[in-house]
Amino acid sequence: MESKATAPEEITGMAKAPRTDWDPYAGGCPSREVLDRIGDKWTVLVLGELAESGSKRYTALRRKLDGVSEKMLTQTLRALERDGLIRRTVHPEIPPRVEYELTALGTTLREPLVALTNWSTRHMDEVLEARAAYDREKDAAAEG
Amino acid sequence: MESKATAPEEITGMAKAPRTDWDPYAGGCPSREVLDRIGDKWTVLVLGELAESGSKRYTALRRKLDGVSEKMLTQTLRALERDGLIRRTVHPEIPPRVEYELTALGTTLREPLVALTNWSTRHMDEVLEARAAYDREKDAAAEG
DNA sequence: CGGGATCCCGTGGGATACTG
DNA sequence: CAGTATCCCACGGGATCCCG
Repeated sequence: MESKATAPEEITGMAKAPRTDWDPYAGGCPSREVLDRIGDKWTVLVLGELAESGSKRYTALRRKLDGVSEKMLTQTLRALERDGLIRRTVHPEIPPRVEYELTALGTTLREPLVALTNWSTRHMDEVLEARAAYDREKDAAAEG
Repeated sequence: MESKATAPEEITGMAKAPRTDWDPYAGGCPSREVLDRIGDKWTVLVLGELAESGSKRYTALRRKLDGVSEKMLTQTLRALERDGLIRRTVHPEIPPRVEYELTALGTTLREPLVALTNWSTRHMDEVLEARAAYDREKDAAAEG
């Protein structure tokens, strides 16, 4: 599970320049990795929730994200922490308490992400309708 | 916008109202599906490319999206077409020519998506640095 | 040229059980 | 409470061949 296999250095030395021209369309480009990470099942929801609530505990997140397993929540949180998007704070108490919140970097992701979730709720009706229309046409073609 | 799809009743009754309060945090909510779709490996890149270029042929898309297989490109395009985000136009010629472009609905997705890809390229350096720092710490802890 | 149909493998991710 | 450790299956997704 622990592999630093694709160290950035080996990717054509891209990571040396201070200002770079990352191209997500190019295979192996780290900026594509970021899109992929955002793409995984829980990342957007975790970030969205932390953006809204400011700070949240592990269990509270688990309750909020309907259907997430402990494994996936932990895994997602770790990945986000590693990427510098969230901060994990352990309070040495009994019982233990762990708080998660966005970092400054993570906060910069807030706008695009909120825009995205807003889009998904705002245009859901149209998407649903488009699907129904597409399926109707397809079914009609299948019978003719 | 004023479209009330007749379909969504089967979804646990949460879709009764025309103006709905889709909640991506709730399991089984269609708006979560949309986030999931955006999350798959090629969707964002396809939409981004069509947004930039206006219209593109199958093969041109294939060349642009480094590493995509025919199967995945086709599959992604079909899904996007079904969701009403892109339009597929077949020109009855020999050899065949097929053009893809954003629909009006798809265009509304452009802003949030562009914002997202911009973020990924703009903050790549910081993410990479955060990763390196995280790994260094972890390694140090492992040796002590 | 623009796909559809198959085959097949890696891994994303859920269920369950255990620990500090 | 907040995780880690396994097991295991479904499916995402690549490779290959074929077809109008």
